[in-house]
Amino acid sequence: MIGVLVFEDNRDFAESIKEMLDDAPDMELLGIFENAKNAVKVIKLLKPDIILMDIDMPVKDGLEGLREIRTEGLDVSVVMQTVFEDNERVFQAICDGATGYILKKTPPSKFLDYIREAVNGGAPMTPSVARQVLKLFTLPFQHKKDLLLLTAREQDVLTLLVRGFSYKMIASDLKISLETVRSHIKKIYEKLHVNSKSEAVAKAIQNRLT
Amino acid sequence: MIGVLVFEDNRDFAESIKEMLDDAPDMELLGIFENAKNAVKVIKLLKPDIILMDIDMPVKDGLEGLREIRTEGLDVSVVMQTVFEDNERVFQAICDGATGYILKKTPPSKFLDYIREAVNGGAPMTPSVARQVLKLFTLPFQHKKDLLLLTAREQDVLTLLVRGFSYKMIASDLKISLETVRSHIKKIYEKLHVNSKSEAVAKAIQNRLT
DNA sequence: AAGTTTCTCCCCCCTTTGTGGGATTAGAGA
DNA sequence: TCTCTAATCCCACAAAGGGGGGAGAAACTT
Repeated sequence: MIGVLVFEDNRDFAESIKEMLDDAPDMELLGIFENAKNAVKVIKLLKPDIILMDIDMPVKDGLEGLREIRTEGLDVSVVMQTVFEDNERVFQAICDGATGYILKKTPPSKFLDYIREAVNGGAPMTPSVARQVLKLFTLPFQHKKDLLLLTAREQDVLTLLVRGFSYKMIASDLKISLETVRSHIKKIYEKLHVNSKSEAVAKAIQNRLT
Repeated sequence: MIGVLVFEDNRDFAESIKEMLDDAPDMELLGIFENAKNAVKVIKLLKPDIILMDIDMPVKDGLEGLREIRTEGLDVSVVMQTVFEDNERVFQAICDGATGYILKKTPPSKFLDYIREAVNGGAPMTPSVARQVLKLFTLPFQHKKDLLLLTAREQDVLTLLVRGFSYKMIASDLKISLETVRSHIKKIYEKLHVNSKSEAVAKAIQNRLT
């Protein structure tokens, strides 16, 4: 039996969730709350297997609720729900450890599947949301060209820079002289269009050059 | 009509894909190849709407194929297929711009849905893969505590450090003296357990402290 | 064979950064 | 009220970094 806890301020929507869960023999609705205010306490009390969390709620919204749940160290599955699929909130929810992210326009037929999926260790997402998520990852290929410009040795050096090595440490690690390190770094700066170690590190990490 | 191009070395699997596509009235199989060797040429010739790309193939595997496709600037949908769901390759595929990522154990009933989803701008993923993807995002919450330790002003300074500002630039940007900047940075280094600008920048970016 | 790139090393000069102390003021909390 | 913290500023010294130049050997292109 899957224990489901719901945070949803819209009465109609809450009602339809309730009906769906009532019709599912393997699910039990543990409660519905209209905002995330006492989410942590309620969760500790009712120990749900999964939480459906609306993002748009008055007083305390779903993102705040999620953040508190994770800050408390609770590792319950939390599937976010919203009518919008704006990048910013998807990103935020995912960074805060959402288990899944589904849009409210999800057809009821798939709704229960998503819940079961989440409970079984999956990460249900509406396809359009999934696409957004992937976009967050995919870097413009143009930037990767920067990396291609670097010679093998330069890449070695950059990698160590990113790890926080000093020139001296790099020299001894690569068994080359300090001056050689300096030469490589000069070239790297030219190619990445930066002029300090921290800029190079920032660019390398942000463009996953390493 | 959806034009589908398949790269798959396993004869049996290729055959079953062929049968599925033949049975689908809205899909047309444009061809099956046993490795990604001439992928770019073939794609330019046949102009498929979607590509099913096996990852594990001899001679030239799917990840290499995908990379070449993106390097060429082709923005066709490419759905990766594999029996394994190991983190490394999922990550690689996504970074290289895969449209979706499905496991071969996907039931045939869902298979066609996934293809249609991809063509319609979605990003089909087997739930377990989706979970992996989310994990790549979710940072250990412990690290976020580092940020909480920083005072508002320290965060200001860190943000500018990440943008590649020098001490002087930070000072003039925040309209405080160079010495104050130095003080803040000392504290930041203490709290982040680092002792150079580039380490601080690396840590800030990697833990999304900004 | 001649040219180009890569990797290696060297010099000088100056700026920036890191670290060790301080000190003062304003505000928050006990 | 007293204490603590955050935020501001100061000094001095040493270490690290950045920019300019040059140069030789090896490998790879043409």
